[in-house]
Amino acid sequence: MMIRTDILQGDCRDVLATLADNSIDLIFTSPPYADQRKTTYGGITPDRYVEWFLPITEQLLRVLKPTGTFVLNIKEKAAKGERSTYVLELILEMRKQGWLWTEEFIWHKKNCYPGKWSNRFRDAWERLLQFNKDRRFNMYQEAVMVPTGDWKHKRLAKLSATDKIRDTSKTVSGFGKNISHWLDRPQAYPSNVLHLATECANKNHSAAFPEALPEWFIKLFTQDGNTVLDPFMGSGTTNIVAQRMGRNSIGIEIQTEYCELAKQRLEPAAIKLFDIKQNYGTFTENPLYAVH
Amino acid sequence: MMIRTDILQGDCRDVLATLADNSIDLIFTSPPYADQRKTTYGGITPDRYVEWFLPITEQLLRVLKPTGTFVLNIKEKAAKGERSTYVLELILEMRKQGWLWTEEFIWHKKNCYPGKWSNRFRDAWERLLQFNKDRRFNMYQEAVMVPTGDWKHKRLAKLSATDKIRDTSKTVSGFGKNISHWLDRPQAYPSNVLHLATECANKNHSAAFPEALPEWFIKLFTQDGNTVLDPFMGSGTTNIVAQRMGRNSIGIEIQTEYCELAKQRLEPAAIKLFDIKQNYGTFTENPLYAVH
DNA sequence: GTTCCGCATGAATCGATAG
DNA sequence: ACTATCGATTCATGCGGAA
Repeated sequence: MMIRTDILQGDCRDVLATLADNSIDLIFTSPPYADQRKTTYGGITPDRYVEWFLPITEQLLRVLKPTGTFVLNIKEKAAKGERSTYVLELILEMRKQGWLWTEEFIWHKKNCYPGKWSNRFRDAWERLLQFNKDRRFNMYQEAVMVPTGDWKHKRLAKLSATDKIRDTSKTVSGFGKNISHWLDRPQAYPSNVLHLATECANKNHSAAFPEALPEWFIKLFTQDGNTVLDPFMGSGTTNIVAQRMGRNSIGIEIQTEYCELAKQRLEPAAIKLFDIKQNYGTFTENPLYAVH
Repeated sequence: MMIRTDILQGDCRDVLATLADNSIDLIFTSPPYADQRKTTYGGITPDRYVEWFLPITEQLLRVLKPTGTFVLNIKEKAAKGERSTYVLELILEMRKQGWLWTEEFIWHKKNCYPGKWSNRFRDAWERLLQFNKDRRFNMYQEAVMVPTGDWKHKRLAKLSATDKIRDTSKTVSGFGKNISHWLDRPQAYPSNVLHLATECANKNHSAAFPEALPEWFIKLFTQDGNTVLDPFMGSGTTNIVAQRMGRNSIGIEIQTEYCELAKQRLEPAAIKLFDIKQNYGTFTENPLYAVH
């Protein structure tokens, strides 16, 4: 099967207008948060964030299939002792546009940013807001099943001490590292809490979120040959994962450097794709349990 | 030290009016959720929830000390495929009343009720919204410090295999089970995610939350002799924990049966209090790591 | 081949200082 | 008064090199 991965350079407010109606199965994106990443993006202030974002969500509503899903990764910052309210306001305004606010998943960050302040602790979670166009949307729940805690306790004795120490319950949507450990396991459905580590600067690029995050939602909301869109592509993590999983994808990014980086990261993956598909069928079927 | 625990029967909209201004150090409560517990407060529908709740938060703002904190445990239900938005609207409206929305903690429920629906997974988390009257409020962060992950990796080899399997990082505010494992440990500040088990129905009353939940916030936001208020007392979990920890408390409950139940639960606890204080000093100093 | 240790690095936040 | 910049504080992760 031929997989398309289109990297479109430009402001997503313009580029989205060129996409066809009802053509996308999943939108997964992490827009620049208010007052954050000022060096790479303009740095939208919290009080103007909703006004800036709503024209974009209007386009997203147009290009999404009625059976499709929009997953928005976002977290409001704290300033002067208070959390900003723009995410709350955004949800309310998007509903006025016609979006259904289906669910709020929590990304519980294992390794959140350190810090200590007199009035608050470290922020260890982000929102993954699920929006839909229609109450009837595609959801492939079996694709994200996880090993049960019961199985874990029985089999874990066979693993190395390091594996044991690092292990946590998978029924709360944590993800194991080695596929060999999770074969033929009894499975359970996960919950709406994802317990993942952020990807630090261990590689030569730093992504805003770990690959496991788009991976989980791509498995849950799309099938082979479907199309995934990320209107704030960044270094292309969503598209790379989509390509590996046999999904078409579109990535929109305003910065040319990030577009180049994404293309570099995509090409070797495209070559690997066929090897993986031929030799390790389970990899694409259950990529969360494979070592990347 | 003499600890007062006042159980006040009545509608909190009336009873709160009898409390003095600026007299409460911590308000911790879990109000009836919209469309839940229909018998108690007449079954508040989601669309009228904010309007019903705002007069109560106005009273709470009045009785809270300027240095005090209000922690609201709440989670919106899903109906007709969507999450209700009344919690979001409530936050926005409370800010208009003068509340500061300081933080949103997440209670990640370890063993929530299993379930699966065609369009969503188990809801494994609830909100713990922190509101304050003033940017400068009392917070005793050292009282809730937890073992570091580093300590875990270095020392865990000495523990039994079962202990290893059960262990997870405590700095993301999970709670250990056996205090003996955590003596002389290096400590770190927790995060804003609380990873607690829901309390099983092994007692003859069903509480909305486990004791560890009010316990953590009472430790964090109050000191000995301070006063804790729960305007939706239910079976009195908040007051029982407050009493055990040497805090005065006030519980307001509209149902006489719950008031009676709370009184029954409180009396034996009052007797035990002195035993505990005399014999197990570490219990009150660090009750989260004790088996209840 | 393992295991262990060192080390850099994050969607952070506050208060103080400077323009 | 209001915004912009800076230093101080803090810790899980995973890579690479050493034992």
